[in-house]
Amino acid sequence: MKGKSRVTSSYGLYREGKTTPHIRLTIYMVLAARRWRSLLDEKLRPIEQSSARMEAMSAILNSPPLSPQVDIAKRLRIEGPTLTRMLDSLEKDRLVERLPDPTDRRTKQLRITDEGDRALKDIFEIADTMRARLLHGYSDEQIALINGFFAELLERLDAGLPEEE
Amino acid sequence: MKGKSRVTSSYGLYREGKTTPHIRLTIYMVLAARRWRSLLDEKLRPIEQSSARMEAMSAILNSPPLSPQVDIAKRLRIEGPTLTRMLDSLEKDRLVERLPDPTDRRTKQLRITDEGDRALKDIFEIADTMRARLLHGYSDEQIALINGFFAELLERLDAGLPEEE
DNA sequence: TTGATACAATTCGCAAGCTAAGAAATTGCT
DNA sequence: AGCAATTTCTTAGCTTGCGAATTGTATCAA
Repeated sequence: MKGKSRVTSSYGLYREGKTTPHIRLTIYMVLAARRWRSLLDEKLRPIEQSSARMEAMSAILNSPPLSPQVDIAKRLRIEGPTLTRMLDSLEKDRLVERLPDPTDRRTKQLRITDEGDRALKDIFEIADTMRARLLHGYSDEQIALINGFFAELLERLDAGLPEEE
Repeated sequence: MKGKSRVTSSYGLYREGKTTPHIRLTIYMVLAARRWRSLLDEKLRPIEQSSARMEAMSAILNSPPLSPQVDIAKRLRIEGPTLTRMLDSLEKDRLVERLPDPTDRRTKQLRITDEGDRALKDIFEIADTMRARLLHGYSDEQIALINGFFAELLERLDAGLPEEE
């Protein structure tokens, strides 16, 4: 690693079984998210739900009422087709409704049904318990600090990680 | 929220379009990881690679030589069948080899081939650039702080989020 | 030694992510 | 007005995650 490059080349480091803090951060982030979701899926399976279903319904609930699908997909950072299939499934179970938009016939407005509402309540009860176990012992200030960091990361990622900033 | 419960019920909060720092943390973690991987996949697609392939090969490289599959799966926090299929694909492309273990015929030892080594070099070059853009401006101390937090989270998750600690 | 149990890897099929391509409707330019 | 470009959603098929069940091997207790 000569010259003025500031990019850490992970290749040589991996070969030596070593990593930098920067490399570890992206690895930890991916592993923690994967493990969190798999554990959540495990606990939600007995009530026939999943983390992806929870996320989709939560996004609808958290968005302005009757939001179009494209907004929900953006919020979830998933692509349109992924949401389409998820909504097919949720609608089949009568947890979500797709309503025609009177002003734009391309779009469909999304709404959580009463049954979806009840399902969400059960889901959140399980998720809340797990989240408390995951984060117990951390102060609101510590959590807020991490959140600030994540918010910045997400902003950069949403911008597509441009070269300069 | 009366009584002595310390579990934040996210349900009512979601209904109001509000969230707590604790809730946001798990959401941000999942979204940032998803977006990071999708962006990485996008940049790796031109060289016919992916984040999952990078992770699998990195895990093999970072593990003691000739580690069995079960160790690699644990390190990646994925299940056996997921790794089996990934290795089928990597082996077909001659990037990884499965060798018989002379002392235990159940297991297979994993090795990165020379061709895999060259592929990893190209992959890391792309990943390194993206990681630098993601994290530029953060000091090693700040990154280390976040890493410490993640390490603790991962430890709790690996333990299955037990009730007491 | 044998028989039960545990463990490693695989096969199968489902869930949830993606891209590419296409249909239907809207928007916007001239 | 009309035509091109854009937007929204869907369909089809791939990748990568999962659990359940299977096969083959190792281990351990009697």
